[in-house]
Amino acid sequence: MNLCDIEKINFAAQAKVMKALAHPSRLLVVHALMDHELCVCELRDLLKQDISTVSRHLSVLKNAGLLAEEKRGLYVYYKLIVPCLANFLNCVNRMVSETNKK
Amino acid sequence: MNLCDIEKINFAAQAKVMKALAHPSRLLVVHALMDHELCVCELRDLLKQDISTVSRHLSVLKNAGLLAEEKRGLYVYYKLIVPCLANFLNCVNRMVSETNKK
DNA sequence: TGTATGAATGGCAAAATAGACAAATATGAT
DNA sequence: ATCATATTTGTCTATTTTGCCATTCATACA
Repeated sequence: MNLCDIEKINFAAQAKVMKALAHPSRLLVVHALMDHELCVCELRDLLKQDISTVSRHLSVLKNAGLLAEEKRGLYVYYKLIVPCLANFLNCVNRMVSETNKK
Repeated sequence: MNLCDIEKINFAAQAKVMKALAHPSRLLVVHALMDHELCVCELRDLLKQDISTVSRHLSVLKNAGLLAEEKRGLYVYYKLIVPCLANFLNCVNRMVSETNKK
């Protein structure tokens, strides 16, 4: 990739995605949603935080284009819509494990 | 991946890595370093920011385990040490491009 | 030794983020 | 219509991050 290409990339938009992933609670959400969709209240139980806080985390992820929501009855279900996330998170995880070993 | 696995993952450490990538200037640095190592002053020219700011960005990336530095003479050269970054950043880039199209 | 250059660090002010509570909204059940 | 539950949003405070300036540190060279 040359500098010309680099300049075309919207780094602010990319940073928004990374920023959405840059929080332990939101990473936990993403991992949990890799298996199957979950509603906000299930995620609240997982995060053990105020539901308003959970809702805000979810809106950050949704706003970054990582999640989709679907309302069914009283519940709002969130699911992951970026499949290539898994590979990278595994890579990061391996990296972190390596670093911690030393 | 089940919940038992999830609990074993060090989300704080992973978040640190993501946080390091969660800034336009640092993303630009990472992209630039995909080709070859660069010294701080070259990166300053690229970012067009105060060298102290650039140095801080680099220390964030280094501290997250993404970069290595090597001092040669007056110059400090930084290089990328996490090859799997490229795949993910391309994925994010495609994602962002898709989103902007709509 | 003194000087010049590259880079890192201390400290500060502005901006962004996180988390909680209260209030508002939406939906389903009685 | 009323009530209960799920979720979102407004608002506030505390914390973190960013970016710059000034200073310090490190290295090369005269």
